[in-house]
Amino acid sequence: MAKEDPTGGAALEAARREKLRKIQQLGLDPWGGRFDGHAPIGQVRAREDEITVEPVGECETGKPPEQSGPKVRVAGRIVLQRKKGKLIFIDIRDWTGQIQLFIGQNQVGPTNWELAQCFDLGDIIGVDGELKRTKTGELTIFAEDLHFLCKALATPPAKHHGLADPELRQRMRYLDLIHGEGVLERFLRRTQIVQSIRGTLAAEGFVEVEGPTLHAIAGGAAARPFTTHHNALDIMLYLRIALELHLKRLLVGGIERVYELGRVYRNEGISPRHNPEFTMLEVYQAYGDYRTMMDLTEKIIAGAIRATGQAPRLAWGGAEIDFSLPFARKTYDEAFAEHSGVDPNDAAAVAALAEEIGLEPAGKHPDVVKSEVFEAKVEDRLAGPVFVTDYPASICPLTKRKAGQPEIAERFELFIQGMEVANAYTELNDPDLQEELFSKQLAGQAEEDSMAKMDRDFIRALRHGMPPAGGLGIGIDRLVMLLTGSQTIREVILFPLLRPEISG
RNA sequence: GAGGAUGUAGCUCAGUCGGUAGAGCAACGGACUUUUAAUCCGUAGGUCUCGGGUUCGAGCCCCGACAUCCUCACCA
Repeated sequence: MAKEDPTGGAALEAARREKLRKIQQLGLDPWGGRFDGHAPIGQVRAREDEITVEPVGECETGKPPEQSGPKVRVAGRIVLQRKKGKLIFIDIRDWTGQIQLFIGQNQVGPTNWELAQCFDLGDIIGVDGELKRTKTGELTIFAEDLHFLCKALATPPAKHHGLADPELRQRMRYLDLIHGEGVLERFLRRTQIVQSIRGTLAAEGFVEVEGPTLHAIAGGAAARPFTTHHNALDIMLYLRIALELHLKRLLVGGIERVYELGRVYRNEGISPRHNPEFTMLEVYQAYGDYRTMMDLTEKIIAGAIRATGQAPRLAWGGAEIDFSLPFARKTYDEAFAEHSGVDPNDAAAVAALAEEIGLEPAGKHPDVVKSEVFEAKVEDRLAGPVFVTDYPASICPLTKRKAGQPEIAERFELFIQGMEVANAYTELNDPDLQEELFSKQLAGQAEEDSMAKMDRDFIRALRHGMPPAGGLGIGIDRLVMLLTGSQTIREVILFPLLRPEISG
């Protein structure tokens, strides 16, 4: 509804639309088009040493020394504008950097000068000019020709503050990327990390596959799934909560080194460390075991740190994490004793501690109680990086038991800053034992916490023989958090889940 | 799901004791050909998140709703 007097944002937009009209009157397209031959601003800045200063005489007062520099062409978004009479200084930015433009009325000619009057913050322009320095030494493109590439109708956020409201930053991530300090760099670094992981795995001979995201049975982890429906088949389906069971089918099928790096979905709470959809890496290696996976985990993480050009000691939220190899290793019982102060094999003492910290141990399997105490008392204190090994077998239904110690599972979890970053098993390949474990839910365990979901097809696959194997899962978002100094998962996910905006 | 905090101009934020809504940036008009968050003069811009209530009078107090953030729970 238009008001009689344009007010607020409407007035700002009206001013921009008026300039858009003027651009059209100049015979130019305010929405631009193909623009060839421009160089990334970062590369242009690197040509600074090509500028030559004429050594002729003293410079006259007020006049810069005669220089000549390379002719360059760039394109970018206007982020700052300083008008000074018949002269305009503009800072434009692309995804490699930012540079100043010098636009003088006498230097660019009447049409370009008219065009420059129509520039607003946020517009995208192209420039031809000569790379030189101003009197104050600022590297600057002295414009000779201007090209209009896109009008911004909406006003960008305050030029030096960017967006402060975390909701707006996530909802309008495009603005956050333009104006947020280090935001674009952080997401590009995420890409570097993911590329590095793929490179490490390729170098080790693994192949990447794409499993189904729609599952008839949501298996492979203990989590509540999202449900959906297929119309033609009229069946209920789940969005996958893990990659595990299909990758293991591929081990049966002879893909001996296989991984998937993709999205999984869990219908659970949202927190600084949880988003309902997140990126998971799962890797399976035939004829390996959990120790093989430990070495691989170290290679993957060390490679990712190298790829981001960082040293192995990283600052994170006031702490320093030392990623130097090898990472520390502790057994589950050692970590338990150290941080809870209770003997992990003394079930009564563990139960007493559970009672003390408000858990309700009565009627629960002792290993469930132990696991709950571990999560409550121990995990947060594992600054790491530390591999915690040898978990109670009863809480690991997809894991092979230790030879001669059936109560211990060949499993490790990698903890860093209290976060579980990786989880690996020597994979269980005994179909009879797997079937038994699928059907057994431990006493006191909530249904959604249990992996007791029978996947008959998976059992059938195991009956055809899955080679002994090591399997590894890495939470990519959390790893990226640690390698980018991000305290919340929302800083490393481009579009985290938000409630839909109420439409007015 | 529970508790706490927040919501004011396009953006960033003030707003005292309940008494006519404020600043900076952005915008508009003017001056300025080497500025660096340019400067200077002037103008305009508001459903104070929404809905009730108390009051002569509410941005402010009370109740409710919505959204976001934090902590906890669930989880990786």
